Amino acid sequence: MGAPKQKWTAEEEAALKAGVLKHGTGKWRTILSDSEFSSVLRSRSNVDLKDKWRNISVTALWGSRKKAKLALKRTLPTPKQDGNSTALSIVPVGNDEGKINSSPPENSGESPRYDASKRSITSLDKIILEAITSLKEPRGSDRTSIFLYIEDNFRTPPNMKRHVAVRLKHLTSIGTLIKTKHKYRIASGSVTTG
Amino acid sequence: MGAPKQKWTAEEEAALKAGVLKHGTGKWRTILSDSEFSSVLRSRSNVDLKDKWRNISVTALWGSRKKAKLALKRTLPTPKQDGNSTALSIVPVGNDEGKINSSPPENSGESPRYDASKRSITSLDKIILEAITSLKEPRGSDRTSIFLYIEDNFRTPPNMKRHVAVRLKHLTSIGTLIKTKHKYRIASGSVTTG
DNA sequence: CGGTAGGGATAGGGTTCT
DNA sequence: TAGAACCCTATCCCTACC
Repeated sequence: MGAPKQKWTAEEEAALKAGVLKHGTGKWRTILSDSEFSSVLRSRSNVDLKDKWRNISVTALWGSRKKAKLALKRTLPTPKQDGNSTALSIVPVGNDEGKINSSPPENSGESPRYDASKRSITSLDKIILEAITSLKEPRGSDRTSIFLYIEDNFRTPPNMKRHVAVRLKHLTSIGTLIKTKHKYRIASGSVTTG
Repeated sequence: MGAPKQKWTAEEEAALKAGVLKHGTGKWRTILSDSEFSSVLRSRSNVDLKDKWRNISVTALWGSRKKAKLALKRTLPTPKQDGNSTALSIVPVGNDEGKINSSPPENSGESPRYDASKRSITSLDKIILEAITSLKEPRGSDRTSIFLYIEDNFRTPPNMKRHVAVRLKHLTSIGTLIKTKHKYRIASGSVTTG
């Protein structure tokens, strides 16, 4: 499947760092809602931000065997006004070096430059789109709803094989499918999902 | 001096396969905790299981995702359930019970519920059509191909949740979906390639 | 109920050994 | 050169706790 594991781009990381500088650590939802970062971080959740920050902090404190546990606690609670300099001592704003972080020079704006990650839409993707469509929620559906829908409607039962056979026979009988020499094809005029 | 590379025994490998069959891939810790396998696999970690499974899959690769489509067009070996060949069908096809979909979702979600009164069958038809469409075989696809396609794309329930999450993020990242406050909606003009 | 901190599991790239 | 076993850690998930 496409991309299990959404690797953080340099741009997203920069946005996160800027967000922490502006709002402080632990204000993940706030950062996410800030229009200054929301577009770049639109595919990330508040928890993602927290996790990424933890990870950044760990690698930033490289040299001492401190662990992630300290990293988060070390950071500033929520700078109301003070410490712009304080932040520096703790926040991994420090620029990376010796890291394989090569931001494409041609991009400085925030245009969706999703490299070759496009690919064709997988089957599961279509199901997802169908789920969202079927749920018909005006503001869209959340992950739980989508999952529940799929779980209830598309879950593969243990004896799926048998059921597939039964359904194939049925679909053939009602003319949706045409069977020829053990091969099934969709009768013209039939509609698939989506 | 360390561990001289502990080679996997046939027994361990069998236990791993059985474990995957029972719990699905990606449930390494669960497999390890299962008393049915814990004794045999007692010297292995969850990461070991994952690594071993990867190694197995790499060479066995007949029922695996990536190549599924290619493989399918090449007359696939009717999935036999021996246990001697190298991990092919990962899907819990094993049991034959006359029951369908007794899913005990670990959720009692909230969020605008849709009416979950129509159970699988109707939706299974959609999947079937989906499979046939996706397989794009000029003369149609046979039952085995269809079934394997479905298995391959919707594998085991335990992983479904994760897969959905991953795909949601991906779809969001490429602009097909738009995420707002944990809600996903379809961007106008989304594609639906086959 | 929504958000955060933390613990811990998984995925995938790398490395070492054979 | 390849494959198997193992290591590293970014990312993701679950749960307790406000």
